[in-house]
Amino acid sequence: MEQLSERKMKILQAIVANYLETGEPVGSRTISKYTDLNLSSATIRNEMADLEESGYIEQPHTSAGRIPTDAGYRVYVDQLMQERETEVEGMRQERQGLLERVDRMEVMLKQVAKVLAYNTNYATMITAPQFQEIRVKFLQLTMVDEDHILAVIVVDGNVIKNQLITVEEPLANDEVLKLSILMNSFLQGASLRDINIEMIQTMKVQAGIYADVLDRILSGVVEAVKSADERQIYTSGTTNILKYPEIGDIEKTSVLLEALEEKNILNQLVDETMNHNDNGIQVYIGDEAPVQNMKDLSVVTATYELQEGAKGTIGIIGPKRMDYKKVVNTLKNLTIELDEIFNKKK
Amino acid sequence: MEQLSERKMKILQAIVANYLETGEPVGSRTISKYTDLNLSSATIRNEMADLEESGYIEQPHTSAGRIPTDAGYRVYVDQLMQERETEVEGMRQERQGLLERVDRMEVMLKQVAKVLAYNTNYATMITAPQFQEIRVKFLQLTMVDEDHILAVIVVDGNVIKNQLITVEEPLANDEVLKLSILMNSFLQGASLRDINIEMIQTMKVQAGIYADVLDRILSGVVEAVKSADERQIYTSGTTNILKYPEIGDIEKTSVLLEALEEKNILNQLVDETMNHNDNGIQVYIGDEAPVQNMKDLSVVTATYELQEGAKGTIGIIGPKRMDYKKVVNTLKNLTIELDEIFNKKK
DNA sequence: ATTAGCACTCGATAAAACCGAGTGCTAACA
DNA sequence: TGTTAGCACTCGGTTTTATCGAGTGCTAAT
Repeated sequence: MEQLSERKMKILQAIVANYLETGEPVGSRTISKYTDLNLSSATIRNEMADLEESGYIEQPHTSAGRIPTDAGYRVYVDQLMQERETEVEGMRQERQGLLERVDRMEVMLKQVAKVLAYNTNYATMITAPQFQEIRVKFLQLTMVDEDHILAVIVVDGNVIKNQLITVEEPLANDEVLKLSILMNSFLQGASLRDINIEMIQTMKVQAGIYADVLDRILSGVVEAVKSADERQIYTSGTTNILKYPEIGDIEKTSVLLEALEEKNILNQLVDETMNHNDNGIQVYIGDEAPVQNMKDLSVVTATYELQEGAKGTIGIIGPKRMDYKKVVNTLKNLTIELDEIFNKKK
Repeated sequence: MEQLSERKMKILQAIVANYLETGEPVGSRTISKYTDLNLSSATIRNEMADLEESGYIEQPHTSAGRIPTDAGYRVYVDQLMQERETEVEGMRQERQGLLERVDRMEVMLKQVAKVLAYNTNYATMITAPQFQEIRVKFLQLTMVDEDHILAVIVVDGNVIKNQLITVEEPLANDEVLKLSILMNSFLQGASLRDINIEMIQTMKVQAGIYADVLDRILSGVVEAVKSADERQIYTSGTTNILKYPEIGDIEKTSVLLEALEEKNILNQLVDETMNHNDNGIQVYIGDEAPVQNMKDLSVVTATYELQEGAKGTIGIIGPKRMDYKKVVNTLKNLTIELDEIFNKKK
């Protein structure tokens, strides 16, 4: 798109800002008064006609004001939006309190999503921090009753998984211990890729008559690692979408809500965000998002990071006329906070 | 309410059945043709006037047909509904397939809720089976790195919880073992109520210099038991509610959906269901449900049971004109299936 | 007791009338 | 040449009016 004159920029900004506030198409007279340009509505009209021709704004119908197009939003987000730190500060306090006493990761993430949704009035999503390749740190076996071995598997990031393995007959304590030592010696530090057929063979041979027990434990381990590797997405406030009628009729909204419940759309979104290497905040406006059904929505995502290199994603999903300033700032602060929390906990 | 003549019963049944199908108020002429009573619409009208006076049906407005009142639904559910096994059978197959390869409780419950929602087109909820009073079965401690002890706690129903406890300095292996034996000897079979101040004192004395480590582990145990005791409610298909416009405007529906996301309403519901001792299926019509905001909805709940005495609840939440027959039958079958699955697994 | 007939009610839907915000264009002005 | 006042025009939204028809209650005949 061509470069816009400063005056056109100001007008565009005024249009977007006003539309974000009111949700109504904005007319030339409004702009004439709203800005400090001291131009008459007629002049504004001329400029608006130009802006429309350039594709930054459009009219819903002939006798209405203008609303921003996706391109218009884009310019606004990239160039015109100014920070507004003050207001965000207050919220930060609030959030702090709510996050204080939480210890388990899952609970905390849900909490974050919830608070975020509550504060922004949009739908939110968050994923647990994920490692590139998860490794087994540690494995422990215990006979828990006659026919069950409990396998406790600790993987990267101190994620702990349990597996209950059924055996035909009880193993003596020292047998279990032996097995445990054996498996640990092979598996410690191993990722799924490392556990190849050769390693399995060697282990089995060494396990002797307990080869099949080992086999079963092994598949328990694999499953545990996989489940630690599986991306969990928590959403909150999805019903906030109902508050924005411009998104469409019930039909559409309903489809959307179902999609959010289903989460595979969100998975795509997270994939996309993850691929974007720069760790900042990304704004997808309407069709820019790499998923279906989103043309009336915008998504803002952010990545947060753990020291150990694991990354998580936070996303906010709202109408195209969402308060980008607020959302971007909130996410910025939140990622900083999350970094702090996780690194403190570590 | 007074006893109704057989004919009135038949008419009431026809009205409810028809209304469930169409969602429209039903008029006298419809009934006259729909039933095999061979009565003219005029006669039906007279009977309907009576039924209205008795409070079983009502008119939304003067020149409309009748719709059932809550009392009318009640009579229908209690007395007029007939079984319809055949249709349900097919679904059972379908469900079987989906449930097959699932192993972890949580995943399975979510799955059940989802399938149920998909099959019925209503909102569904399910809780994990719960014990009256959870007891510790088993406790195991391991040094996982220099400053963390991993406590694995197995409680009733083979629910396994982990707690990572931070210690200032590493304990030798045999110290950990001692501590483990000590705590197990006290805690095995103990419920939260059993762990009183006296027991804690005795343990601490025996733990000697590790008294404060023990203390920390103990609070880990308490937390684990508590979290096992905490009722988890999984919902699915809540957005199905949007499909039933009679529930109200977006405003109302939105509030409702938020409430479902929040889950405390559901908690009340489960409480109520649990208190009802008979293990069958309960139908709450409109205001009968022990919760707010439900006057336009009906809830059907069922309890399923594990051998060991733990109970869980399944619920279906839909419009008052839900297909009670289908829902009740589905739930009946489902509880039977769940009993089988759990008892097989056990 | 049942039914045919009829006047009446009232929500839902469609058609018509009206309003006003906003536009584009023209002509005058600095 | 850029800006502005003025004006006719458009068109979605709202209100008003008209129309329709399903369904009722009541009466009188069977």
